[in-house]
Amino acid sequence: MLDIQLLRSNIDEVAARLASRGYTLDVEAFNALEAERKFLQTRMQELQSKRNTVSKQIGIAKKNGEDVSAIMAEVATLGDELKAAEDGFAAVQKQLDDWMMSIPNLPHESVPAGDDESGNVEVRRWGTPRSFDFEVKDHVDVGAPLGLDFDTGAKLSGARFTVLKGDIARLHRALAQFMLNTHTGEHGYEEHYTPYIVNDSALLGTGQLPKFAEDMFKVTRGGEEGTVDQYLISTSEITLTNTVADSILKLEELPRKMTAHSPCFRSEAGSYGRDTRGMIRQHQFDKVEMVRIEHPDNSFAALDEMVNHAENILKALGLPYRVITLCTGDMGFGSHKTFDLEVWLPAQNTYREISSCSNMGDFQARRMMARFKDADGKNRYVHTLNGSGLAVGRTLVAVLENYQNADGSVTVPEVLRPYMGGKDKIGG
RNA sequence: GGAAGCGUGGCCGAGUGGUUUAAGGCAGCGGUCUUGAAAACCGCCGAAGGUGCGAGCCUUCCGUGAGUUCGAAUCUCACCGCUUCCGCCA
Repeated sequence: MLDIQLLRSNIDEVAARLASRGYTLDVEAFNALEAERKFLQTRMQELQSKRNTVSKQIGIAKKNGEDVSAIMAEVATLGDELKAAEDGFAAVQKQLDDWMMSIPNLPHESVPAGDDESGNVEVRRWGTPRSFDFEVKDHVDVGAPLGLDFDTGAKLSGARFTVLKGDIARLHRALAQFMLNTHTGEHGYEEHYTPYIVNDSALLGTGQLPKFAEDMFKVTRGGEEGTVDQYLISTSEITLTNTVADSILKLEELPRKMTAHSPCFRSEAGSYGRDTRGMIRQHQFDKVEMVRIEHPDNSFAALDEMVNHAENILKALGLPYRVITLCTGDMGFGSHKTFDLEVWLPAQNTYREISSCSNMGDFQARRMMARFKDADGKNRYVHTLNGSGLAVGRTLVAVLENYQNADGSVTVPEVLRPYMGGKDKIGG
């Protein structure tokens, strides 16, 4: 959520910066609604003040044994008036709140301008794509004989669900274990295990709601809707970041660095035709997530550091990749600045997204009331960051494709061998 | 699933319709004292919002939401959460 003070004082500048990411802010309508809010709030508060004063007088008079019928008659209609004023204000305030919750974050000034992914800027590359002296297969063909089973996944749950068996299931687990161990052991993140079902309030906090409900899986208990809406998490960014919701951290509690391995559930509404083959785009996939709660002065340094942490995983696995800066038009709803990591997939002869690392600034903190007490004793919003480190399913895809051999086997990257019972290859 | 109890500031805890502007304590911050520290004493010490150049003034918040009342932490209803006992269960 943006700072409403900023909209009151600098709305034209805000509108211009939002336009750069493709969001049109109706300045006139906002100003009109805000003026109405101001009028209604002032009137309501005057009436509340009057009620308080008069009620206090009645209390004193009664205590002194005086006759209060005159005062009582005077305020006979005050209750109804006040109720109407409060209802009127609440309705306008809700409109304003709903609007504020649906406005995306402002891009940082260093974010390149652009309408879509063609405006993204490559920052650096690492590794050299391997040259093959045989015909390269994609991960579907490499994986099928090794236990990558799309048919059974579809039988159980429909399209975009996959069953892993045998060594390939173990390789998938090995990847997650390696990532988690690296982030906890070498990068200083605290391991978390968190719920996979969350209340709508958590999703409002991180920004999946109210705008993106169609991307989520909603769940019911015993087939009945509860009093609060609940959803499967689409990323553990949701649970990790919301751990600091409604709290005021001490200065020395910053930064807080958290990581978790979790499944992620996404409806993939609006991407029906895309990536239908293979396990690039699934309704359920595993991800090791990094989340950082930072002092505002440190959040960009933290972003660079977190990108490096994600890169370290790819380097350790020997997977070629590149880092790109997302342009204004390609960034996510709540992002202030985002770097994507794209891994080399030889069968597609291109780089594909495997991690996304974002500095959300105070956007999520304001929505979830996550603050810290600064050196002057003032409460300020923290900055929140999140990044994949990495998407496990896509990392498995990358390993299968990049490490495939002519005989149909797949070499196990060295760092994973301890997790594979010492095996140096699977299949073949 | 059955039964009972409990939700008050960072923490503990008083408060069962009327100057509550939420007592008191702990923690924290500032000061006095001290060579320094501790102890003691004095003072400060919740959050959100509105309005104003500003000192300030005003409003809201006692799990959440409705309701009763001139007036609600206090009364009513619903919901959420926690604790204990019984049953069931990985």
